Amino acid sequence: MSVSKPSIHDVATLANVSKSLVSLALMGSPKVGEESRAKILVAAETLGYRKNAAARTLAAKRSKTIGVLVLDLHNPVFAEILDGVQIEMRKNGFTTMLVSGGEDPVFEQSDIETLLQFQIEGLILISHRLAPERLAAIAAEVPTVVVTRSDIQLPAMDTVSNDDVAGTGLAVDFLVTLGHSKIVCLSGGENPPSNSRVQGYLQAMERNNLSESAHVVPGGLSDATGYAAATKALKLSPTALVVANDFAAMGAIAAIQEAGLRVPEDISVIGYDGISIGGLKNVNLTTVSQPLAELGTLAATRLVERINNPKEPAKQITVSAQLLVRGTTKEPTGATELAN
Amino acid sequence: MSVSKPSIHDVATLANVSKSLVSLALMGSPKVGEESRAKILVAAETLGYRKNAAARTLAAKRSKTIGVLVLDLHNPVFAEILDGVQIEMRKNGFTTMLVSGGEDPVFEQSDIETLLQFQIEGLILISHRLAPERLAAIAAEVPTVVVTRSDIQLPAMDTVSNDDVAGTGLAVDFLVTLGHSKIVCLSGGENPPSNSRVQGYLQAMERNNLSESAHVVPGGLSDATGYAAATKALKLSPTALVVANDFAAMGAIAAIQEAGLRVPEDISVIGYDGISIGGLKNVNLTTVSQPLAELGTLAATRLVERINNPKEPAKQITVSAQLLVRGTTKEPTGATELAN
DNA sequence: ACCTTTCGTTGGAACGTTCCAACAACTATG
DNA sequence: CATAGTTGTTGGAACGTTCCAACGAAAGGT
Repeated sequence: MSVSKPSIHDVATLANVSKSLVSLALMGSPKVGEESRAKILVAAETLGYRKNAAARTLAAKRSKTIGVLVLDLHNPVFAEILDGVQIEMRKNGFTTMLVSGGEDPVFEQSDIETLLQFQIEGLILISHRLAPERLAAIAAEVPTVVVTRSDIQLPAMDTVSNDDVAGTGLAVDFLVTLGHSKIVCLSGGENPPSNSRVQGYLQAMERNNLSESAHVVPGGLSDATGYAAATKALKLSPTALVVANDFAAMGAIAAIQEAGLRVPEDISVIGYDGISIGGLKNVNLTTVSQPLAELGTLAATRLVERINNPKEPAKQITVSAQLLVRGTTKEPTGATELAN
Repeated sequence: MSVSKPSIHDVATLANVSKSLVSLALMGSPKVGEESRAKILVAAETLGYRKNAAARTLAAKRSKTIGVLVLDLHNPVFAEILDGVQIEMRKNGFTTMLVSGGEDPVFEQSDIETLLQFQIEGLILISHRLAPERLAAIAAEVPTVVVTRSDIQLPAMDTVSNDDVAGTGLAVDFLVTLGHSKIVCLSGGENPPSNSRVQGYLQAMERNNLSESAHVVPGGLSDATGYAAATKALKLSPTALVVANDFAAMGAIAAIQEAGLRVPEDISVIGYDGISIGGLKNVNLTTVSQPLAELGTLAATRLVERINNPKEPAKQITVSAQLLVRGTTKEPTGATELAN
């Protein structure tokens, strides 16, 4: 008869009960009698009834939905973090709305605006390019967890990240153990996580009494910028490169090979992140690997806690990164002779 | 005074107009007088008013939102198609809700269920693993466009895809031109797009009078399955491999190199899709490249058309793939001597 | 001076839920 | 036998919008 979708009311009349009882039954309330529950379920099924989330959100004054912004869907790092988030959110009965601003702060801002219009109860930012004051405004409106960045800390905002300084230190220490001393760092450009990684490099070099041979070559987070930075770095004739992330490291390796040198025989290369492509047999990249899915899971559980208990103070969670030794690192040529 | 968010009503009282006029003004109606419009905008701004999408959807009986399901967020192919979709949808004033079932039909089904609860006006499936009857049920409820698969055709469902048969033919023809004849195909497993690519291989081999030397080795769409398939294929001592997709091709190259052979000097390799990692200088994969962003744009424009004009019949749109010759293909050793 | 049109504005119904106070029909308690 | 719970059910208000019919005021036509 009616052309439009069946409502809870239609189900009620078919099952000969009130709409209130239908609502109760569909929400799984234990107060509903067995008989009525069965009738209602059958009626809903035969009508092909489906809940209207908009009406639900409006009436219940909560959406059971959280928003996730990812920096860039092309970089697999974020997909892997997202996996953790999704799994945890499903478990907790939340719907996840996913958006990506593609590294553009303007799009990021408007995407978040859209999420807020949908009455999201919490927000996870898997990295971002937002200005600190914008971020503060957002965190003031909705419980927010930032993954992968720990530079901005606000009382109302949690962060979940690895220790970039320590992680890069791992890479440097390992290279030193192998016998390297001419270790050059390719930076990831002017953004907070990259700056921390450079810091970690500098501190580790100092700790190993290699401050005088420390060199940072400005680069970026993409394959192309890694390639360019490595080309410059080769003039310093390093025996090892510590690169801002895995993507850039792959670019760096291309530059080394094009210059007629071999990896790792002539130059060792270490990346950062531990993306799965790095494990491909013909890439086989040594890297500082973050527990990506775990970062996502932690962020999600943290957000759910904050949603359920808003007065709880924010936390700064740090996970530790691990050195994943694969095929792009080796003792420098002649290292055994030089070793004391 | 009130703790909760400001509503349209609060804006109305502050601006001394009716809530109806506020609604009109915020929707950009031309019927609103200049003076009132200014007052309303100011009031909304000072209150920090934000539209409630749930209420809007409920009252307007349309959500201005579409849903997108992607097969797998880890595979960059899908991110690149998604770019095209997002751009086009933003242009048309639609919000995009993104979900991914991670290649699991059960998750896919429940994710789509969630999207439908949010009253989406249309659905784009960037590949999927749904059973035909489930797909039919979905397409009957909401305008649906399937990208990347053209095997299932329904009167109410559009498809946007490349011609896998022709695309793979391009690869084979090119290899034949170079002088190859021992060309082996690594399949992508038992799914419709992969089957079409195998078809394309077989037809092209026949067309080039090479039917007797045609061999299909069963494989998959991941690096690991590509590696395994290539290992088996090497026993056939091929001079060229046509692989189901770029990921698997990267695995195949690893297998070839591990066997002590060189790419392309000993064996040429061609992938499929044209993902951006394939362009990395140290991968440099020859591939059959699909216009990925364009696939997304086409799907989006098509969906908007269908939403605005539901009685319009469904279309099957095909775009053509292009051979992208990079560094993993070369004449077989001795080809010049053998040429007629 | 009167009727008609246009312009800007308004109150109220509707959208499909959830939530609450109320209630009838039993069951247990003293 | 009356009172107090308990169990299952109900109607109606509320949520924040959009949309519609209606309206007063100003402007135009005769």
